Amino acid sequence: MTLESDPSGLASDGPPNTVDALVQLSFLIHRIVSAAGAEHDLSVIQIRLLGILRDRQAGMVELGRHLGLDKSSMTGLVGRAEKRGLVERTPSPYDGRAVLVTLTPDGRRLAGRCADEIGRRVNALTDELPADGRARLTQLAASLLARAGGSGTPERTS
Amino acid sequence: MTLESDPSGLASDGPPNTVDALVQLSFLIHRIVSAAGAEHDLSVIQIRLLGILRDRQAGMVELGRHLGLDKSSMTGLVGRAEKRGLVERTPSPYDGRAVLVTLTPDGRRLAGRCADEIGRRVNALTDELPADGRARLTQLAASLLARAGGSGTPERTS
DNA sequence: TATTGTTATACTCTATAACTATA
DNA sequence: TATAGTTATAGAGTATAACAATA
Repeated sequence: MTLESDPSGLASDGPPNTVDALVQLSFLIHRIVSAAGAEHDLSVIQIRLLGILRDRQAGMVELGRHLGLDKSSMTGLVGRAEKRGLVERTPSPYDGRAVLVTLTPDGRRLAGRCADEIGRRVNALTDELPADGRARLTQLAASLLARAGGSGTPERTS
Repeated sequence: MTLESDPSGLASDGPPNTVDALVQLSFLIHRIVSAAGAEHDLSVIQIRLLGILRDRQAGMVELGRHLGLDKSSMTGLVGRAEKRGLVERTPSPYDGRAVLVTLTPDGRRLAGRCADEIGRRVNALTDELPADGRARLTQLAASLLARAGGSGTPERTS
């Protein structure tokens, strides 16, 4: 996505239904994340990759599971990040077939800066909500995430 | 995205902050939309294209503005949809340079079925929220959309 | 045999630059 | 000159299938 003006829609008139509101909100947030990443030449999927690696090392298959991608897709994704010096592949000491992907110091710095930028932009969006509205929104979102994700991978964005 | 199990993250422990909750929720909804579209061989961007065209005709530049894409990207996007018989290009009667992109009956049917599928899946996610929580969520999302989008393009998803 | 990872291949999606045709 | 659209080109991101090496 290349972010522009238009966004949302649906906001213009009347009380929207829940589905539209959530889908449009998801597009809006996606644009925000994409634009924040673009400042550092990071795509959304690269942001997510770095975000996962902030808290753990992982092999290619595991990363693919977290991101919902085939292992063959991971090869290119990790390869491009590695070429930029953001991550490293090291042979796993436990499994001769496996590789451990790790954030480099540069990658960690960039992930942090990008997360900060996302935080700034999302906060700018929400900071005019009344405090209780904001808290309620957070709580409702968390409740949907719990319902869907349950077990999920913490994937830091802030 | 190829949807899988993992999703969300962040849901697992503690009271998350607003930024994480919104970003993770946006990823979750994105996965849902993507999975719903995949049932009809539609990508998220194709879903959005059809969604816009349900309510209007538009030229390539205008569509690009709505979707945040360059006009040159639109050529391929619309071309692929046209090849599948989902949209049509007709020369604009008002402007010899311009083209009007229109949904075909097949495209309209598919857009409808896809929107239904999205609705089912998002509703399945939210239907265990208490009624007032659901209403509040909708209202809060709409308020963020209004703040960000203002003018925006209604882009139907349901 | 099953799993980890890569390669080969093909397709979608996207942007930039250069171009045509019309306004 | 400016705008609408396409083409050429390049690159990211994705999947499937086939493969090698290890478990």
